[in-house]
Amino acid sequence: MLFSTKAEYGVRLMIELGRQPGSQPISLNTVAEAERLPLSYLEHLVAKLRKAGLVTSTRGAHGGYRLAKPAELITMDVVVEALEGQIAPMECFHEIPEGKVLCSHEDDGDRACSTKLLWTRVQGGVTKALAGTTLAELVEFSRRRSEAAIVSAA
Amino acid sequence: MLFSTKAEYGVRLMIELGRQPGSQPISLNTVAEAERLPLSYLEHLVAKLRKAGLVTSTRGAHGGYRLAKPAELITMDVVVEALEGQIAPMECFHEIPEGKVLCSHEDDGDRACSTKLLWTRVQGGVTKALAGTTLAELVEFSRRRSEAAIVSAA
DNA sequence: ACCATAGCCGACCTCTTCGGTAGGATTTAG
DNA sequence: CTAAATCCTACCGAAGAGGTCGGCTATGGT
Repeated sequence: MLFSTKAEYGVRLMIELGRQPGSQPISLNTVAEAERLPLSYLEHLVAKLRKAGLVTSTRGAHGGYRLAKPAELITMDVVVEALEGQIAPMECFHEIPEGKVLCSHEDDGDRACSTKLLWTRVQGGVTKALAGTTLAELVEFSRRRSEAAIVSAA
Repeated sequence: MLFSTKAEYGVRLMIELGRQPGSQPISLNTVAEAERLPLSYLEHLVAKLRKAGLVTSTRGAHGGYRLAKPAELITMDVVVEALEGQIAPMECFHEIPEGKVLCSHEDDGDRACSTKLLWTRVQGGVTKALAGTTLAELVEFSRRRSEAAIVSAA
């Protein structure tokens, strides 16, 4: 598996926040019940999202979470990276600001990192897919699915 | 990390086999020394490659491994899948023959798998990158790198 | 015949991560 | 004051990663 359930649950959480129209915060408990996920585990995940500046929280009664900015401006590479840590196909693969990659055993001699070409392509494929998807798209997608479910039930 | 060192080491092993011009088998020990990898660990990896029909082995003295078919016909999705197991972005994501994907909690009600759109795109990006790269390309790439190293040392 | 060289196979071991639980402290609305 | 919520730290069992080890089997060279 490329990603763990951290990404899955975390993205579901973000979508749930995005579905909410108003600007009043919604509690984790609500999300946990809607998605049937363990509350105390979600707490850990939402903490990462908060530290990454993707959600804001209000404490106390009637508190909860909401998106820190409109869903159209949230791309999924940022979300997944906040949840899973840096996205690289391989341990030795570090990202440097300017879109370049560095392999940590670059200097191991002549035949080191003949795999670099491959991992660079994979990295590109993943980040392109993630960065090319906004939270708004997923919210929209989920709305269509739930409408379809209602129609088919009628 | 998307992949473990199993993929890294295994691909390096395949490249090393691809670099060999003749059709005589080369021993794992040779590969292990060339790539500075633990021999006994490589044994486990090469077993997976053999079971996947990517390499053939000859036992006994002067035995070893060689590619089961020309490097041009070996695409990296098959190699990586042999080493890492099925490639899916998420636990609940199973591949079915006809290029379709199935999410295992498809039937969990209306808001299940709103993430499907995202993981489908990621899956597509990865497999496209892997399937679009042949072993021959990587062998060629590694040859150019070692030539460059020789030149710069001169 | 008998080594040395190789592939083959299964058991084991340590360390980290995953997925989750538990308990408590703090903040805030009513 | 209290219920509802976020926040924080610690812990825990299971699984996988990344090996190691010992022993078996097959084969070529002498």
